[in-house]
Amino acid sequence: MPRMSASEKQKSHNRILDAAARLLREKGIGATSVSDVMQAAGLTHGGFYRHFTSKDDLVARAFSHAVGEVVGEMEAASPGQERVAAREQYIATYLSPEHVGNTGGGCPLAAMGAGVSRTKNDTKQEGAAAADRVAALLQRNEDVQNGRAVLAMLIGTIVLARLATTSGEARAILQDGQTGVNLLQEHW
Amino acid sequence: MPRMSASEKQKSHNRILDAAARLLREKGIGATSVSDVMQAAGLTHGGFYRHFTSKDDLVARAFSHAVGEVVGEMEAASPGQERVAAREQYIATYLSPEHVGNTGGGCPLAAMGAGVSRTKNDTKQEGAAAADRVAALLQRNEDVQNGRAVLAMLIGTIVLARLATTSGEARAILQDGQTGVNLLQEHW
DNA sequence: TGTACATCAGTGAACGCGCGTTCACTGATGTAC
DNA sequence: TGTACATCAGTGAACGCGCGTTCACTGATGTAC
Repeated sequence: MPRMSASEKQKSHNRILDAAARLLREKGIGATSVSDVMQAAGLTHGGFYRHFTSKDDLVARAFSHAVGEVVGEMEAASPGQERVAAREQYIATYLSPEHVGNTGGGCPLAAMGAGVSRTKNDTKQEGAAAADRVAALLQRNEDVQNGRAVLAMLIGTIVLARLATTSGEARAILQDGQTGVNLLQEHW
Repeated sequence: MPRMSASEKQKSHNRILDAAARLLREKGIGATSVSDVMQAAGLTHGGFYRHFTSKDDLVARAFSHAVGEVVGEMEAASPGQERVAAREQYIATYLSPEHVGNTGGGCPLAAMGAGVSRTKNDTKQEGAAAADRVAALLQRNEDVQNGRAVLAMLIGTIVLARLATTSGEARAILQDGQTGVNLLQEHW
């Protein structure tokens, strides 16, 4: 059956990244094995090292991949009114019960931010870059500081909502987060 | 050498919990082994099961232990002016560069909140209870919702600050968090 | 208070297991002429 | 365009290793009389 063409390899590469981005957020770095990821990508574990030099390498690239996925379409919005609307939409989606339940497809910073901050420097830098990127999208009046404060509010709210044991509690926490974000935008 | 007296066992138990609370926050759940914890407590791994039924059991109890450690002294403050001062002090300490560097001794929710939300229900409930406990301490005018929003802000800010690659960036993020918290307290 | 005995905290070897990583192999792909 | 050959994506067995957990053992502790 081997060998696959270059374009097939690219497809495999993307499937591995998609699977890793989902599993790492869902189960965490330590609980996600290389075999898990390769199986989810429809491959066997042996081929992994044709794509990545190590599991650490995969974690860094899958994290970036997840960030790109999540903010990509919003980043495409042009400046002005459209961007404001996109930002409000992003925040509303972020603070939704669906996001709380969808760990594997949600914000990488909320799901594995603490985990990434424990990794070696090159992976950690990806995390810092991701945070800057999202904060830039959230800022009002070109004020990065406001963007960072809003992002902190969003991340903390999702972390807390995911700890809630009932969906009612989770919804209450999301509501408090939304109130907080509104305040940060109106009174900054 | 064995057997130790009942009071010696209690001391061992506390040393294990202290070590686990520190290591779990510092290295994460997956990267902390039972042997690591026992060694840090000055014991060998074999005795572990005289104290806990499993590693999961340890994680749940060490998490509660860490929460108690961190909020205990503040909770002791009586209502009124003293409590307000204690709260402001708690927030200032929380949003300090020392807290960013001291993962092992810092807020358990910021260090392992996302990790705890992935564990089975009984451990997760400890997390929810911890969040309620801290939120109650942070609230203004008996408003739990405000307390939850402030807590979300604190957690998100520390997660972001720990991703920063320079201490200058970290300090800027902490400052933005402090500004945000002030806003949440003044305009809620 | 002293004696005989059951308990059990802590030790260190051992268990099965899954991890990250390596490797010999296959055969379609890509390339040189 | 056709042929000969090097490349390399993917497979599946194998590697050493550390994990969580179990267990036989030791001997001081706690208890019954």
